[in-house]
Amino acid sequence: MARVLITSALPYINGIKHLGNLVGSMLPADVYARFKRQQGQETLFICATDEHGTPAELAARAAGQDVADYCREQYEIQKKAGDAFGLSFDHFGRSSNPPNHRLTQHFAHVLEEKGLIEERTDRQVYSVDDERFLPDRYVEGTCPHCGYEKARGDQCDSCGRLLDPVDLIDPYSAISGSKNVEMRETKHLYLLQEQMQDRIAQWVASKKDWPQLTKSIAQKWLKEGLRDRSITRDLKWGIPVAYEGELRPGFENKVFYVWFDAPIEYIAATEEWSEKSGEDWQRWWRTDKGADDVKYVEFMGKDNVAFHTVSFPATLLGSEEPWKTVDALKSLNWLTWYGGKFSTSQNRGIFMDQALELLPADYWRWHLMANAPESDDASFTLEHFASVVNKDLADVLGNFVNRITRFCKARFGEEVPSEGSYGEAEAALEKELDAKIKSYTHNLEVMEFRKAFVDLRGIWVAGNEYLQVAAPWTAIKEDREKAAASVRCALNLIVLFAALSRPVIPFTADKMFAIFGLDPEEASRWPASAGEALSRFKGGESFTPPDVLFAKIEEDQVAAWREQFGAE
RNA sequence: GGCGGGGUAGCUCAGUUGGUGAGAGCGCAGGAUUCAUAACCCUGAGGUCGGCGGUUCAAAUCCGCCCCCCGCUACCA
Repeated sequence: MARVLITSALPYINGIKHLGNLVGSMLPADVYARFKRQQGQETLFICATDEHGTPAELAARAAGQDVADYCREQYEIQKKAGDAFGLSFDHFGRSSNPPNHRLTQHFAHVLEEKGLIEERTDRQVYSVDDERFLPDRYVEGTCPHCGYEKARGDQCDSCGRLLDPVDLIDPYSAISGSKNVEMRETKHLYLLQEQMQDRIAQWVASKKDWPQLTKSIAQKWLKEGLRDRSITRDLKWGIPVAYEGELRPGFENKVFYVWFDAPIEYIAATEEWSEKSGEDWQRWWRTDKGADDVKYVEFMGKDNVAFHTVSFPATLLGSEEPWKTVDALKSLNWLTWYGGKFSTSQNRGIFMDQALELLPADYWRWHLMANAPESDDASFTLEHFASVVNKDLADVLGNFVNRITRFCKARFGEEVPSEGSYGEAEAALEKELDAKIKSYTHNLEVMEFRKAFVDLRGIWVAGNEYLQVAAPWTAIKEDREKAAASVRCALNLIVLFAALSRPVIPFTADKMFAIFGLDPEEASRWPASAGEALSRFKGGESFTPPDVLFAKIEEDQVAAWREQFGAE
């Protein structure tokens, strides 16, 4: 079976991520990685922080910190939050680590050897007081079209027109407010993507099974024609323009553009992983070193698609070296907070660390994945969240586990009953489960997460329906053996549910295995058939009824959170 | 402005190679049940499928025009 390489878009270093960022790439990638591992497929799941660029420098300055220190702290915060959410990265790296420096410089060098890089001189806004060049977004001024006084250099938020910084009347630095700005010449390296148009177009055309959203974004860029792109910036924090330690003359105060080095970190993070684990990273990334056998799946938000379908492939293909390129690609839309944007500065929305202070990770994981923004932007509301958690997790799944373990304990003791044998009801259940598991597995395989979790919920419901039909609490009055068989069947269902649910609610799944003292790694192997799963326990196995798996969310909690997190 | 995505029950969403009475979950109403977290299970009510026009025996689905929401537009990442 092919090996699977999974990457999640790299979260930017600047601050803890919100629920929208989480469900936009890291969480669906985790669910898929867990699913693949449970299927027994050799899986490598890689992520990292994306640490370079202007926002990191400015945030560090605002915090009164050295950039490197700031990034180190932020990295630890993000890593901790990811761990707490159960994100099962094989490695969570940093784009500022040495392997990415080496590799980025390697790519720039090879691309230049292939004649795909040249120096060009740009004119750009320079802020004398800030002592830095300003990206278009960091220049503000009066819009020449509508007179709005806080138009940005790239676009006017008032009239929506696209602008060039030189168009602005009375421009000033958005960083300091200083009007002491001027145009200055600056030299940069350009990646000659125009020359690669055909190669990229051909490569994109060969990707038959990309989702519609992905394909249309890639094709749009190609249709407009690829443009040569500057891959360096006038910044201090980043990967210096140097090859084998030699700074490039004229580029002493420049670094590579964050979007050039960030995707390279997918590879470099794998190298970091190999340093840690002693494994060979090249067999995952070099088709001449075994990576032909790899299926590479990328997860990202829709804003990232062009960079992953065009820019990063241009780097890889342009090198003419045998690098592995993406096979399947899952892009998600945005999760909004009550229809608007999540915002740190305006205290709108819930961030990863805050979420876990309110409730355990699985509550969030389930709701986010079952309502993932796949076809369109989706709105997160606390009311919807509470309703989904209470109904799906507490009433359907949690209650199922609770009712049957308590019933068994009361009537048969803390041991799986061995009497009786399965009959018609169990045969019907098995048949129904086989069909549902097949559909669920397929939907996970093709990464249709909303559909997959409709299936999973349906599987849980089938458990409750079965109990309703089997009604051991009635049967036991006249036919103890029949009651025993159905209790045994229901207890087996708990283990089956745990295995199937583990990709999305891993913490709870492991609690469910723990009821029976099962080893999660063994017990969570993807079930071959419902029949096999239902015959795991023959009787005599001891168990411990668990505490309630999911507490319900109360209305007054929702009200308090609305207040706290700026719901509208 | 250009491009892309979306507009289907009160809410969140499925549903297009055009075709049996337009679906699910939540919410709501009724019923059944008592093992269970006032939970589970069954039944039901509820929709001019954004608007107008067209093609067709037949349109949520195809075509045209229009309205609304979101995103991207290559120096934010």
